[in-house]
Amino acid sequence: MRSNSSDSSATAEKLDFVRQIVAGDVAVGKNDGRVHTRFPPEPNGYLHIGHAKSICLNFGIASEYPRGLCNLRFDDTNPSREEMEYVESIKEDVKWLGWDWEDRLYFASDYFEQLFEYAVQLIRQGAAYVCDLTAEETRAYRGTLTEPGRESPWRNRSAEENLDLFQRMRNGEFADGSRTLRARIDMASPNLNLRDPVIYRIMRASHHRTGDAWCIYPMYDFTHGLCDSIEGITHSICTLEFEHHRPLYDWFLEQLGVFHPQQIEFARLNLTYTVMSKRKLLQLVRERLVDGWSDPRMPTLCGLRRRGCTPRAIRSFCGRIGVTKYNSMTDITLFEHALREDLNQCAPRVMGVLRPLKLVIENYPEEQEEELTAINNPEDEAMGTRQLPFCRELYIERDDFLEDAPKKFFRLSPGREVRLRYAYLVTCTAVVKDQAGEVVEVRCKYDPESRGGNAPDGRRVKGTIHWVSARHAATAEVRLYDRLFKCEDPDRTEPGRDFRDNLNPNSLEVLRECRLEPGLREAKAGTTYQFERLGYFCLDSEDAAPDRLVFNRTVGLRDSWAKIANKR
RNA sequence: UACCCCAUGGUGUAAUGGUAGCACAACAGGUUUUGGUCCUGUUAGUCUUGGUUCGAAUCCAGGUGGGGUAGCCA
Repeated sequence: MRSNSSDSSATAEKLDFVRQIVAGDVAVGKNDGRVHTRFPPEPNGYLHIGHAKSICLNFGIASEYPRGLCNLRFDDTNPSREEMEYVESIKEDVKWLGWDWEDRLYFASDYFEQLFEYAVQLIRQGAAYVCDLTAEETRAYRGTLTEPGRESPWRNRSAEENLDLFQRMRNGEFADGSRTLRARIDMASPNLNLRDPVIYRIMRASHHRTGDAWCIYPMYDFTHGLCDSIEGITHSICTLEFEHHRPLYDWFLEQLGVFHPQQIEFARLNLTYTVMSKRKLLQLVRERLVDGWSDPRMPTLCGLRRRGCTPRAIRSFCGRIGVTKYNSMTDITLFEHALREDLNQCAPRVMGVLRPLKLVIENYPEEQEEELTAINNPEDEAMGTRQLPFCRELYIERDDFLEDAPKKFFRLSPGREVRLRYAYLVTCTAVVKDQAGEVVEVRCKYDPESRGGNAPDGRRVKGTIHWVSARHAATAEVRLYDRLFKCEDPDRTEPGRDFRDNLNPNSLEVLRECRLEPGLREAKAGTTYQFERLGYFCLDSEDAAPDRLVFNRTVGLRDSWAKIANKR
């Protein structure tokens, strides 16, 4: 197993508890020293950042051992809610994250025949029986959290009768839901999972892979461990809610005497200012509270991708959050940090003006144009330079001009001098206002000796602002995304309200008259750019067209001026 | 009011019987042609009560708090 990057998360010294278990097993030669994990999604929804944690754990651990392997296996035992569309999107997302299952793509449905044989074996051993109770009756017989259950009247059928009935279930002789195959364990167990759990149900639903070949489908608990066993999985890593299922996981493997992988549970990822449950994400999509699964505000991998997040940043994040059994809430700022850290390293720098304010250089000749050299990435000299057109009329950011500026405001203001990045020093000489008193134009004079931005006499100019040539600029729509929810824990609500009441009404701001440096007309999809002094942006993969520039803000730059300004 | 799991600065995580460390966040300063990056510093923690021990975040017992479990879902 290989990651196609070198940033594998685990360091040699500090292993999380899962990696410690794996390392300990390898050290004592358990499983002949093999390390084999799997990522087992159900194809009934889109992957999100929480899945990325699991993916990076499973594929990551495998990648840390010379002969380590990780399978991609779809847990497709419930045809009523699974679809091929999800299979494809999940494969795409895992690949995008940078992991490779090589030739080990599996489906639980690949094993249906073998699973059936295992069930037959259990019946022969007296460890499973066909039960005629209805769903409601089964529930009633199960008991409650505080009271033991009662044994089904069908619990003591002979193996012969059970075998016959189970075969006839498969043959389609019985109605949906009329019978089940159940494990014969202990109706009084304090662990409800052990109260004779259902292992096969009758369900006439067309399966996305097996079609109508089956009308009985195995349940998760029975299927999962046996699939792990068949594939020779050594460490079956899953989330905490399966902890109570482990005794059952072990029970099936012991009853059948097959290879016994070890199930290890860890805490799933929770992030502030978002929700992670499939149900809630689906609700946001269905109720059109977001623009589909790939809405850049969604924590889905397709949403993060569309937003401009890099797989490297996501992997780096997954490497820092740790793996424990503690039910934590990770601060979204840690993700934003990982994102900025990666983007700072790789994002090409460009200039773009989001809220344009015209700036006219009065002493710059009307017809004159020139090209100025700009650095593409100060963090990476190999990325080279580019030429920027410059002329008499420019656009600057509205926020970079203030008529009555406080002392600590280092930008443009009447009488003050600033540097136009990579261009010239300019001094504001006048402003033009409309009838409403709004500043609509700034007038300046420039110092012709300061080409490139350096003062000939060495005078200090504190402020540097970005700009674009009015004559050459490309017009674009820019979508400023913010956190989807307005509070850290959207699920924490007053009675009678739910997470939807905590949606951030300002999570999207659309700016339609942005002006970008001309080179951005050829912006590449899949590249995230840094708009200098503003943040990271990428071309929208769904709404941009050759004649229509649409950019999404991935994340803003840290903004210490905003902090100062907010304090005032 | 059953059973299971968990508890270290604001957040996330190390320390596996021997100096409580790292990252994020926050705050302060330095460098800077991005108020970015980078660098330096500051604030701040072992849930509680007992016990074992020369020594406890770590082991034991009780308490408190949080999470999970009653699908023919996964």
